Amino acid sequence: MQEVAAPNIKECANCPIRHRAVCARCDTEELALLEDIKYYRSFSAGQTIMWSGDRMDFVASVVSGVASLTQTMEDGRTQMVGLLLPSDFVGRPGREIATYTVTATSDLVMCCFRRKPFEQMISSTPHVAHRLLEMTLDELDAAREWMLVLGRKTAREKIASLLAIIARRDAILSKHAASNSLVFDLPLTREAMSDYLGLTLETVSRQMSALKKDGVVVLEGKRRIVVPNMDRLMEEAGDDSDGGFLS
Amino acid sequence: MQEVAAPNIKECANCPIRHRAVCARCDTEELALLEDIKYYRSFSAGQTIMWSGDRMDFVASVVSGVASLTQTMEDGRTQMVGLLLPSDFVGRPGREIATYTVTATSDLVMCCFRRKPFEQMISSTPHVAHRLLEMTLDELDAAREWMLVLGRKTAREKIASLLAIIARRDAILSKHAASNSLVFDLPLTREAMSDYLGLTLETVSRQMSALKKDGVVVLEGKRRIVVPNMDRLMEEAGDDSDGGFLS
DNA sequence: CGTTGGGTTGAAGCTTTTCAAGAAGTGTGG
DNA sequence: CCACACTTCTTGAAAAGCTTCAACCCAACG
Repeated sequence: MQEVAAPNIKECANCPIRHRAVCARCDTEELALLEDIKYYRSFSAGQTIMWSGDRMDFVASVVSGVASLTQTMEDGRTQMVGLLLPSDFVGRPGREIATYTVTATSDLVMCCFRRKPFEQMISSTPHVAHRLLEMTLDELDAAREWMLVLGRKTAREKIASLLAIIARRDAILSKHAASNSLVFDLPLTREAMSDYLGLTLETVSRQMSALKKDGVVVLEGKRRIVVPNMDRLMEEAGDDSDGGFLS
Repeated sequence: MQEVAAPNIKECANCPIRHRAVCARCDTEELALLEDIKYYRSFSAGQTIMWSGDRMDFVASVVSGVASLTQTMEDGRTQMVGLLLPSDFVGRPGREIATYTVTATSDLVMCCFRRKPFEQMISSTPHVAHRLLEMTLDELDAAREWMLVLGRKTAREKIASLLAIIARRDAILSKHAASNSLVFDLPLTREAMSDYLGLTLETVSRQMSALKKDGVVVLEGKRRIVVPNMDRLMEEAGDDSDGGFLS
């Protein structure tokens, strides 16, 4: 459980998330300001990046890998409240103390900004503030979508919804767009899935088996998923089929 | 189901939500700009303000009353994804089509801004944009808190959580702060509560009765709630007792 | 004074959880 | 290179919690 060495990225210009992250709208000059206050950190799968209640001296963008935000009750029940993919933003300007526990779900690289100077940039450069507003509104929409999943969907629909979300993101990143079938690796353990879905890990396992038995997905090993028919998966998720799957 | 007459507010200076809403940070000059693009609308309890998928020509602040955002699946299952109280903001700058159905849960007054000019203000006046970012971040926190409720709490804890949230807001607004006991009116029907909590209305009713039987709350009629001991209610909600109840 | 909308309560049924055992894959040291 | 431990995942059986279906209450209102 120790931090692994920083990766070989330095220049914002070459950054894989340059055009989707909080810096997306920055011009050359603003980017130079960000370069001054940024540094990279890497984490290995399973590592906790920050505990709820910790002092937080930075905010950050996910560069590669997957991280999760979780909340835990005293008796140990935990709920994932955010799944952070490349370009997603972590931390809240103006807040010193972390509200959620942040965990690296896979190996992870983050681009961190020292908090104080970043907060100043929020005030002084409208491009950063505006992009952050846009991203926060997107996250709020995602959270609300997830509230429907948590509150009203069956276990089977929940699993299908999660797989659909991950498949969709993967399709966007790797541009398999043309085909109706997809292959991807689950970046989550069964336990992480259960924490996301408000289920037990046994129920997750059972429903995964059921979807496999019914031919909705094919499992190659425990982590690799093949979706032969995306429309079918969307149907199982209870969404109106294809609801803008590549938008 | 028709719109009732607009109320007798005109001046931002006298507005009850002047210091909490999206306009909170505006100076006199900015306020004058807002006055130009604003108009009031009133709705009666139960009225739908906007359907998911409708074209949306305004954004708005709740001035008084309670509204809700809901999502509905094709088969009719519905989940409330937002409870909008006075000063809360409705609508998304940059979005033409409503994502959620907005309903007046009680009689309601809204301060509406024409969307296009409001979007221009977002770009041109940092005070509005900054306040909107802050409010959106708060809403995101609230949504995540609610994800824990939906995903991991029992029916009894869900009810207690909802009552605690409403009690807390009421305490802030009406400044009963000193006392540990509280009285308030539920602004929600049993059905609205069930939509919020991801339960059936029968379960809501049963758990309300159970909390009453156990002395956690006293019901005066169907809507008026007395909470003799706020700490007790927080315990029932499964939160660490009093987690900053008046912050 | 009957109708209507909101609320309560009961009984049966179904989904998900809980508890428990075991299988499959991964890594370590002898 | 195999044995052993360890983690992750799967599956079964029983139990719990919530939903479903149904009946009924009550206050408001035309």
